[in-house]
Amino acid sequence: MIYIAGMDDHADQIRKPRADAVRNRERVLEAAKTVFNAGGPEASLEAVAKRAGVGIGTLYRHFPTREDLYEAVYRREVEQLSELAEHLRSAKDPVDALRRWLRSAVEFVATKKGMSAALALTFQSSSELAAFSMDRLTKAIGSLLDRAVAAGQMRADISPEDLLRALIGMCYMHDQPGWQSSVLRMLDVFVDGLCIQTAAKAKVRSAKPAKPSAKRIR
Amino acid sequence: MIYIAGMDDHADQIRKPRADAVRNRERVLEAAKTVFNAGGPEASLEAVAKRAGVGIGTLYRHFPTREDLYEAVYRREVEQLSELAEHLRSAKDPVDALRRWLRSAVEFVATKKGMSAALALTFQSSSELAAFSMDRLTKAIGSLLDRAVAAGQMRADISPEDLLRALIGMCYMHDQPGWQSSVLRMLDVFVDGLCIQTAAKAKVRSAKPAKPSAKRIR
DNA sequence: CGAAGATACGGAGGCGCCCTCCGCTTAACA
DNA sequence: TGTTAAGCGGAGGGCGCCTCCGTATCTTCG
Repeated sequence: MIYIAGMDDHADQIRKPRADAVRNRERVLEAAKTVFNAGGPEASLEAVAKRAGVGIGTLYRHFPTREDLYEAVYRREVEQLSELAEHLRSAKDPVDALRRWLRSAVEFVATKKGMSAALALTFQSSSELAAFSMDRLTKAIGSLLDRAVAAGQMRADISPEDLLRALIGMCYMHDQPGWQSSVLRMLDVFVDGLCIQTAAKAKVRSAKPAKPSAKRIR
Repeated sequence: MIYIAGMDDHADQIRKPRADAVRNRERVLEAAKTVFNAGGPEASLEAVAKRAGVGIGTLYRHFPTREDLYEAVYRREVEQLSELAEHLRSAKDPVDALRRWLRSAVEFVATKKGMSAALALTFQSSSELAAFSMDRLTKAIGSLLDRAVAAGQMRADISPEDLLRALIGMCYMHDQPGWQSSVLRMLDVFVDGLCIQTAAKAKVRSAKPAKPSAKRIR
C-alpha cells in the first residue's frame, strides 16, 4: 500500500459539500415525489431525471437503487410532517392544532395512493425506516398532545403511540372508496372524545356531516 | 358486414377447450408460484415461461398482464386453502381440524413474503379479488367453526368474520422477525379460548412454549 | 485571484426484459 | 381422415435500467 504524505492529517477534515450536488439532490427528490404520486411506483426513473432537469447518471449517483429513492422521498415527507407539528406548536388553540395536524397526516396518506405498494416493499427491507418514521411521528403527535393536556383541554391517559396507532389503523382501509372522508369524520369524533367536556364544546364543527344517523361518541 | 351462413346456429355452441391449453395454463401457474415466491414479484416473466416449459407468447396469451398472472396465482391458492377446509371437514376432531386449517393459512401467508407488495397493488386495482378471497376464506372458516360448535366443543358467539379478521390482523405484522411462531402461538391460545372448557382440555399441546412467562387466556 | 485537485455532471451505450405479431402445429369435431 | 379453429412458440422492435468515463464545475489553498 502506498503512503501518501499528509493523508492522516486530512482524513477527518470534511470538505463542504458541493452546492450543485445539494441542489440536484433536492431537485430529484421533488421530481420523484411528483412523478411517483402521478404515475405510480412503476414510473420510469429516466422520467424523474428529466423532470428534475438532471442527467440519469446524476440520479443514480445520489440514489443507487430505486428503493433508495423511494425511501428518501418518504423520509423527507415524514420530516415535513414533523416540521408542521413544530409550527403548529405556536398556534393559539392546542386542540385545533392537533386536529389540523391529524388532517394533514390523512392528506399525506392520500397522496401516497400509488406509492403504498412500493412503501410496503421498502418497509420490508429496511425496518430502520419504519422505526424512524414511527419515532418521528410519535414525537410530533406527542408535542401537540402534551400541550393540549397541559392546557387542561384534553384527558391525560392517552399516549402519543395510542393516537398514532389509531390514525394508522383508520388509514389502513385507504383503498376502499370514500375512505378519506370517513377517516376525517372518525378523527373529529376521536378528538372530541379526547377533549375534556365543557360548555365550550358546543362550538360548531366545520366538517360536513356524513349521515344524519351517525352516532356520536358520548 | 359479411354474413356467414350458419353463423347464428353455432354462436352459442361452445367447443371443448383444448387439452394442451388447459395443461399449459396450469403449468404456467405452478411455475409462477415457484418463481415469484423465490425471486419476488419483480421476477422475469420469461423465467416463468421457461420454467413452465412454454413459449413466452403462450404465457402472454393466458395472462395478458403481469397483474393478471399475480391475481390468478393468488386466486388459485385461496381456492386450494378453501379445498383444504373441505377435506378437513371429514376429520375426526373438529377443533383440531380448525387448528390445522389456521396453521395452513399462516403458512400460506409466510410463503407470500415476496409477493405481498404485488398483492397490495393488485388488491388496489381489483377490489373484486379482495371480495372473492374474503368470501371464500370466510366460508372455509365458517364450515370448520360450525362443526366444532355443533359438536358442542366451541362457543357459538364468534362469527367466521371475527376469526378471519383476527387471523389477518395477527398476520399483518408479518415483516417483523419471528412473527410466524408468534402468530402460531397466539392462534393456539385463541383456539383454546374458543373452546368450551372441559377436563379434556388438559390434553398436551404440540407447539413448543415460547416463554415460560407467557400469560394464558383464562 | 488563479491554480490544482477533488467532486459531480451528463448521456451514450450495452443489456435484459416487455410485449406483439404471425407462420406453424395440434387438438376437436364431423 | 379431413377440415378448421384454437393454440403454440419465439423472433424482433422498443424501452427502461444501470455503468462508465470524458468533461465541467466547485472548493481549497497559496
